[in-house]
Amino acid sequence: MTNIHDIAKLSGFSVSTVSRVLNRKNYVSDDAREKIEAVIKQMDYVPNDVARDLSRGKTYNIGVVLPYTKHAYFNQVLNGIMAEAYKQGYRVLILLSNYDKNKELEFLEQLRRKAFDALIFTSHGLPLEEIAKYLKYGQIVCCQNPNNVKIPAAYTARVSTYVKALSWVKEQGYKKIGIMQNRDYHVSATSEKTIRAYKQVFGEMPDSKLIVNDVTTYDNGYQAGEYYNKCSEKPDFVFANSDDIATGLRQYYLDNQLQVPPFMGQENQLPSQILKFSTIDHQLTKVGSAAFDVATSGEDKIVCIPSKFINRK
Amino acid sequence: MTNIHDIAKLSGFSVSTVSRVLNRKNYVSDDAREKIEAVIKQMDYVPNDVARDLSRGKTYNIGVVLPYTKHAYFNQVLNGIMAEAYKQGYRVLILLSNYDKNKELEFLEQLRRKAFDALIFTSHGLPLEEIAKYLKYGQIVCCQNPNNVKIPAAYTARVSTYVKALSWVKEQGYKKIGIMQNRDYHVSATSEKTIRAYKQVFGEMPDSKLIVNDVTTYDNGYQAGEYYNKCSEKPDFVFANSDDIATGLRQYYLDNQLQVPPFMGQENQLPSQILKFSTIDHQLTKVGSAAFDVATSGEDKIVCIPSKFINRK
DNA sequence: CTGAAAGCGCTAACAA
DNA sequence: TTGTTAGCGCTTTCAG
Repeated sequence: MTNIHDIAKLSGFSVSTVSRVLNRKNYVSDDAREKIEAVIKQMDYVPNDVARDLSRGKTYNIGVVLPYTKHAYFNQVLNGIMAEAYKQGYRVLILLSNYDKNKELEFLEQLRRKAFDALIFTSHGLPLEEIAKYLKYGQIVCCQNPNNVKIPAAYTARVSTYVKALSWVKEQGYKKIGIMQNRDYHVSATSEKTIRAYKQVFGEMPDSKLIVNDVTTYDNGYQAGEYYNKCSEKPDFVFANSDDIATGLRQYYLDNQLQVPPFMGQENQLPSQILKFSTIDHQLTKVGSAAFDVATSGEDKIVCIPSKFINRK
Repeated sequence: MTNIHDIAKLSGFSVSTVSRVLNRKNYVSDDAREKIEAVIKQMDYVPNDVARDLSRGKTYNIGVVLPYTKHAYFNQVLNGIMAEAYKQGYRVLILLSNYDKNKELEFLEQLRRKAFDALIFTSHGLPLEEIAKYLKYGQIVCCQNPNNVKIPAAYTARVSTYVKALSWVKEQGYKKIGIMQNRDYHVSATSEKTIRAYKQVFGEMPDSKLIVNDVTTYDNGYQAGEYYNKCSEKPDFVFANSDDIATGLRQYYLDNQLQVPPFMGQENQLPSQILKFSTIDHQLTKVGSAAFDVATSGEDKIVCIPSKFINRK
């Protein structure tokens, strides 16, 4: 393997001059540049990224923690992150957590060991306080409102939009609202916000029989439909946690020749556009790119992206 | 930032002894180990991964090239890769290509610069021959049958299963087979195999009006339904390229109170299980983990994973 | 069982 | 404009 020293020797210049032409930095005479470039080409030489990283103390790698790859939420945030990363010349490492706290800790340790320059938690099982402890080792960004925990964040303003959406639901006269969530509201900040908005609008907690947890995919939505149909308490409206999921729900009723209850989705994906049902656009791609920006800025910023209730009825 | 030298100095041992306790390698006296571990703990020290990588000439990073993140195919292969990577202590870098040849070349260059130990192409725009040229710089694995190109691969045996599936379709008496594909068969090896199997079974090329390209999502499937419905030539059976996509297709007909044509899917996802339609299980998760194994083995292996036609009618 | 020293390959401050 | 040299932080051979 040929290295920068070989190029220096063969071209008759020093390593620093070679480094300069490699990085197009500082002055190098045309003569030197030409000769060095000739040798580089002849030897088919490229610099070693790892050595460069070590020397600069920077890897241009960003770690992204995802619980899983299938839910629309993560897909969209990830796409936002990746688009921005590509623009800025960074690489993205996917770190699958499954909400496993030990894995999350492992990723934090890797940040500490400088395996990447920053870490973005699209969601997390570990308490934010625990995560924040690692801030002294490197930049960390979370994708939710950190409230009183001091940690950089990029997130979407959920509650106010949930309130708007649920107020509309209430105005329509619906009373028994089925709620589908990713995780139980005791552990999920997003679910907690949903419940909070519900309480604010309806003045009471939702009926626990009408809350379905662990719903993340189209198929889960379908299964939720089955659950509701067999449930003693039937919803007169369903507040789904994504358009895909809402579509799965709807499908269950259709497949069984049942009346589909009115419902709304989230994420403003194609299904709600095609089928024309109401939804919430959380602007997750923007959240992703904002999270990335915060990550590379290294600053202790908090960015809130407004979301929109899209009323299609 | 404290480093291995600091630990050596503070503990009174040499860096090599410290390195030994860090790596639990070779003999270290209990006394030395205890003292060194005490200092490590006290100083809150962890080794630097980049330095370690440089020294060892290995990063434990694997690059995975994906055209995009939404199609089921990539999701499944990726999950297989990640599961195996996690087991073996590797990290996964996502490299989005969009089938852009320049980006793919860029990724190959990064391999050459040792940014990762190996590169897996789940699919590619560049000709395989071009990709194979980079094998001298590092391990590369592709996820299709490389035929006469000499390059490591892990892929699913498609043609024989396509033939089985299409033969069954033919036996049922269907004649106008709608075919949905990811990309045109002139550029996609997978689509080409579909067409080849079709020719083998039906003895002629499929009607080009019945082939829809650029179908990768549920929504595209829905749109394809619209296309077929407005097409002068209507399919009496549709061979979809995933279960999700088939479901989108079906949905179009249902939403418009039209008779859903018989169809089959691919990937054996939940929709085909729930709705009980035929499908093909390409065992993509296995392809992913096999691809990963080939990547880390460094050998010029070719692994073919058998796929299965699942007849549910 | 331990240590010295030579890498790994590149960057950048400083001197010339 | 170019070169010298001291890092970046760790691994590993070879001697002892």
